Formats: sequence, C-alpha cells, structure tokens
Amino acid sequence: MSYGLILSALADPTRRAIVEQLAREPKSVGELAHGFPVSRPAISQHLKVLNDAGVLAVTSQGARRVYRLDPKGMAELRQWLDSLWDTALAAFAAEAETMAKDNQRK
Amino acid sequence: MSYGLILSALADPTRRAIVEQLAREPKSVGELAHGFPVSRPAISQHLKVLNDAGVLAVTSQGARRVYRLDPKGMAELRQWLDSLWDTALAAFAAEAETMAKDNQRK
DNA sequence: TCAAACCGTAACTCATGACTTACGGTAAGC
DNA sequence: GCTTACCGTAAGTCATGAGTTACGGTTTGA
Repeated sequence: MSYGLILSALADPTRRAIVEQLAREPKSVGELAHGFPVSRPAISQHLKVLNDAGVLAVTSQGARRVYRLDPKGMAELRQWLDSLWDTALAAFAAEAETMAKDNQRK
Repeated sequence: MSYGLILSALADPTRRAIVEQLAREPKSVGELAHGFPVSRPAISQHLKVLNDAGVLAVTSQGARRVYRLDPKGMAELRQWLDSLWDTALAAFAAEAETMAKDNQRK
C-alpha cells in the first residue's frame, strides 16, 4: 500500500543515485554527500524521504549515521509492478482471443 | 535507460490510476476522464507524460484515440528494479560473510 | 456543408518540492 | 570542559508540475 511513496521517492534522479550507491555498500551521510554536487543537508533531506518511504535502514555508529538499503521496502514496489504486469498480460491475451473469434465468425 | 521517465511518470497518483485502468482494458480519453475528478485536458496531459515515458500505445479509431498499456515499456523498469535487487542482496550476503569471518577471528 | 463529438495544445494560476544558508544537538579527542 | 566532526531541522528562495479555461483541428452524421 506504500508503493506510492516509494515511486515518488525514486522519481528524483539524486535519490535514485543514492539508492544505487547504498545498494552496493552502506554509507554515512558525509560519504554520500561527497559524491554529489549538492550540499550535505540536501542529501540528509533526500535520505529522510527515502527512509519515510521504507526503503532504507539506519544504524548509529557514534556520531555517524550509516544508511543501507532495505530490500524488504523494495519488495512492495516489485509486488505492485508484478501484479500490474500480470493483469496487463491477461488483458492482452483476452483481447487477442476475442479478436480471433471475430475473425473466425467472419 | 528511460526508467527515469517511467518512475517520474508513475510518481503521480492520477497517472498510476490511469495505468491500472489501462492494464485491465484499453480506453479512450473521454472514458478515462469520466472516472476521474479532474478535467479532460488534465487526463490528456497525463496521457502525454505516460506516452513520452514509453508505457502506452495509441491507436486512432476515427475521432477517438484509444490508449492501452504497453508491457514492453514497463519491462525497462522491471529490469532496473531487478538489477538493483540483485546487487543489494549480493552486498548483503558479502557483508554477512565478512561479519562471520570477524566473529571467527575473535 | 453544418453541426456536434472527440481530442490536443497554449496560456495561466497555484501548490509542491529541491536547494541553499543558518542554527542547534550529540559523540569523540585533546 | 572545549573544540571538532557529524548530522538533523528550520526558514526562505526558486523552479517545476498539476490543474484550470480557452481555443483550434479532425472526424462522423445529418
């Protein structure tokens, strides 16, 4: 039910790049901000959006906060995409069948 | 390479509802607009965004324009999600292995 | 040909969001 | 305790996008 948050979160290119980096290895906010042309607070806000969407996990290492990707969060998006995919294919097959019957009737 | 357009297109709730309806059966612009609390031009603009993203297919039936979902367009998004999923799981497994070695060394 | 239906686009308003600087709060090192 | 590093949040600016109304183009039926 929260794939809407995930989709709007992944709509931003910077947040997509953050997600792709965190998919490879966990990183702190400062490490992430160093690889982007935006300020550190901007990264922090992006991380908040991704965290609210449920695709991240945070662990505090002293003063540092290490973010990592949470596969469980992405599972909802995958599920929604798969169901959409299935209904589209089923509708396509049904339509093809009716068209075949119409041709046969002719 | 165009999953960015698809993601930003699917970030809007109205466009998601349009996609879900078109996944079940093809519809014209007027039929779609009838089921939404927004005007017909708004639906038309949403359809343009979805079409530019490559997830729709259009066929002209006289004055009507029938839109349907194009599974090939969604395939790119699925592919991106799957690759992200795989790298995340691989990184998670690698991290778990290093943690196991650290415990063993202790 | 005239009218009506169907649709796309232009122009505009208004809300949302991405970014900045500035500030406050917490943990480690001297 | 004091400084430094690290991070989150508040306030404000500016661009983008979703919505509207108005208009023009195309196709069908009378």
